[in-house]
Amino acid sequence: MDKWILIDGNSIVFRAFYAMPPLTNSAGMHTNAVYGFTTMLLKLLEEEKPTHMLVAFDAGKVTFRHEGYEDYKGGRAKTPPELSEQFPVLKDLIRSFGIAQFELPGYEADDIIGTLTRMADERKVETLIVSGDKDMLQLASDHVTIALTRKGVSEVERYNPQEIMDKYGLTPLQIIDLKGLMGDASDNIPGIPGVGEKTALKMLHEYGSVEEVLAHSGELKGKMKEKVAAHEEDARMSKKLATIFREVPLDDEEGVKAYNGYDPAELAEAFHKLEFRSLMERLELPEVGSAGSEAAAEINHNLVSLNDLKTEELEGLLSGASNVYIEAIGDNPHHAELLGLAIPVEDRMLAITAEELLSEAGKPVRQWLGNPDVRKYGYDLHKADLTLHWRGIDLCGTDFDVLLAAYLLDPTESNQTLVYLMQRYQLPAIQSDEAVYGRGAKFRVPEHGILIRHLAAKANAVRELVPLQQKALEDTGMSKLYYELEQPLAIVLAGMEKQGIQVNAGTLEELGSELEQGIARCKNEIYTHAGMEFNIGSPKQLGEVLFEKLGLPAMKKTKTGYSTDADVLERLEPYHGIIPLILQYRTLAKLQSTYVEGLLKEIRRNSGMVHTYYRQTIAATGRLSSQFPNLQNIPIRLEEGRRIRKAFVPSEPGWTILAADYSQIELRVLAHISGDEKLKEAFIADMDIHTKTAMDVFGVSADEVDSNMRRQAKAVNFGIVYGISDFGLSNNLNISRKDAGRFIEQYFEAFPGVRGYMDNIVLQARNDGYVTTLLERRRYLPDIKASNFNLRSFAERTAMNTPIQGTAADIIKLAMVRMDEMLRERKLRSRMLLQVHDELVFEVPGDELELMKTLVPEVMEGALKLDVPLKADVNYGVNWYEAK
DNA sequence: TGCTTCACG
DNA sequence: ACGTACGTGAAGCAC
Repeated sequence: MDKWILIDGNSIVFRAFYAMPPLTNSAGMHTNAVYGFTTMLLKLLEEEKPTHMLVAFDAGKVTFRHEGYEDYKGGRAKTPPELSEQFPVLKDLIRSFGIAQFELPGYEADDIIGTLTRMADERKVETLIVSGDKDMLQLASDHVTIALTRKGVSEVERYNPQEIMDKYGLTPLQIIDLKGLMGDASDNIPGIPGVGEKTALKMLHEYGSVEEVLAHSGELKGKMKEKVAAHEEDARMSKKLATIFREVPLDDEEGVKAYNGYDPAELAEAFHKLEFRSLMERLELPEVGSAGSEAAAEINHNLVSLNDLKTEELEGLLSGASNVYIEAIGDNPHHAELLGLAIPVEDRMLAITAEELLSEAGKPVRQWLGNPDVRKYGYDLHKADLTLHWRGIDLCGTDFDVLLAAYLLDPTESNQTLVYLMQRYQLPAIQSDEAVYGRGAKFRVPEHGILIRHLAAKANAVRELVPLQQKALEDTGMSKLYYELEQPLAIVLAGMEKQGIQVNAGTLEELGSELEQGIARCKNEIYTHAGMEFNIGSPKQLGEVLFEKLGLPAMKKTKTGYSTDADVLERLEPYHGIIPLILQYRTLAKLQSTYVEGLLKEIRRNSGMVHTYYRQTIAATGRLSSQFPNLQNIPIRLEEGRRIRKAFVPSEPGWTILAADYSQIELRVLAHISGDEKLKEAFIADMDIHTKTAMDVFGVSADEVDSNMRRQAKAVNFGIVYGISDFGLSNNLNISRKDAGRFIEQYFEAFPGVRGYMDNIVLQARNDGYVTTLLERRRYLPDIKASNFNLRSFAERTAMNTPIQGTAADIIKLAMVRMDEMLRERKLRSRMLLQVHDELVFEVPGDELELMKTLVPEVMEGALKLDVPLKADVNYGVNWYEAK
């Protein structure tokens, strides 16, 4: 038994286009109508198992219907280009399915189908017509069923003559009369004005046809009578236009063709181009192309934009979203340009520009970003948060950040781009930012489609990387570190950065003019000593003056010439009066350029605030770094520079700057992780650790330790923390390598547990290939087995230093997260502003000062329980300088 | 852009 | 024999 299926191509394509959300492939081609059409086709093939199939299309704009009525289909909106571009694609796809298609100039799809169903009736072949057009019902017969699309495209309602009778009380042919009376706005068929479906049905039930209605118009009541009389001709013409022409001249071989199934390879190729990945899976089609090839690199998603979606559709889409990529261009997130964002949801990808995000239509997306209950996965959301903040958009609910995770998984890897991460996890490559945007002066935001696709590719990368990294964190024992420390900290940091710290420009300017005078004086005196003018800031020119013109002994060389660093100059001091002037000049010039001028440039003119950016993914040990400006290297050691700190003031009148710093945190950490009893005792007794070290290294009593001995012991302690070598210590203390070696030996005899730790940690690094902090932060040391002495030695010192510096970093990070919680819980107005590795800076209102003086050190000291107590000292004042 | 120098912990 | 202290960022110079 044959079974024919005849599809009204144009009708179904239009239905599909308006029923489906707007999708595009990664080349920017719209595919939604094709997709909808395809799902309908697949359903038909599966459920109906046709022996013959044909898709009919309208051909050309002018049909025979226009001959009698020029305005046929007039006033119809032009087919949107997003749809018309899909016709050739669809026709190709139908070919790939192995399904016949037909169109004939001058005729519409209905007429072709009408003609074919006439043939089907004659041959008594069971036939199904698929269309969205109710006109088709006129073709129903004992052998012909009409499937009309309902909601969407794949849901249909079937009509045979009986069902048409049940629903309308009409025979199939009376459907033509129905339209003759009603007309059809979409085809510009007039019908009788004022006659809708209800009236038309009533009339037809009464009189049976247009002709009979017109003949009995006199029996109608009131206005209807007039209208029918006035539009007799319209009604007749309308009926004619609505009648499907069933005598299209078709050759026999143009009839319905047998359907023999599709070639999987051919269909796979077509689906691949369209990026219908889910359909490929559904049909279990073969993969196209090989992994790693260009084909595999294509992104399988269907792009959606805002104006393609109704608000409810957008909200529905977002309700299932968790991944996001937000593009912010520029190194400084406080000034970065927001380009756009992409949010993948299942097989769709919402990708929008910053402009769209900020528009009215972007509101649901902004709400989604700001909803703390929606867990979000992204890439560098800390930066995104700041960039969005300055555009008035909140970003909340950050739960996983690919960049932050990549940092924990390998903190020494400087390349943490998505491009690199995709490669590292052997996922399909994505385009580099440089390829899309250009670099430096060549930077350009590309045209919309290219930008959107790049954002989409990155959002897709995020989605693919998240589960892999989550597993990797689990496997390396860093999940807790991630979720309980680093991720919460990122949010705390962003808060501190948004808050900023008040910097008094006037104070800096005053200091600047003082410095200027000092610099001018130095300059003149230096020129006098040198007997010539030159650029003191040029190490090359300075080297020539000192070592050639003045004939001073060159102590060190750099790659490019003489070294003129402070270490060299200090040793040259006895030889020439120019040296202290150069040192002084350097100090003043540094203060002027970096701290006065540099800082002034960073003060926001309207608010007087400075907003630094803490980078959480830079330092290999787990420390933070600070940029734009760096507020972790504001001078303190020399009084001249320390005065810079006077410019750092509270942002509210009557408030106080409060600074708390850990005392000897790294040596306390060393005491804990080495387990050295003597070192632990020293801290438990809260001794001055450098004096204690001097006593043990020099074998003297406390009151015999002079300032020089303490200074040297302090250097030894530093050396221990850094991973000591006799060379390093000898250099630092300006003593012989032998003497330095003796100090070290003495130290290890006094603190044998420390020696044990140092030996052990190096062995451990050699065994595992990495070292860890107390919180399981990891740092890989591939050079630990290097044959190159330098590389190996460096790795060994790093093995000794990283657990110490890194654990100290863990501790203050814990304290920051706890402190942030504490301020919220207690609803305090005090604000945490800065972190400087072992120090936290707050601004505190007067009525909270007493509380904060005890609360801050309590939280800091209680951040992590060690075998030795942690100690934090608190100071406060009207500015950062006074908080000493 | 790389190098040197120097500010901090 | 080798030959650096550990971790950062910013500025200015020279190429």
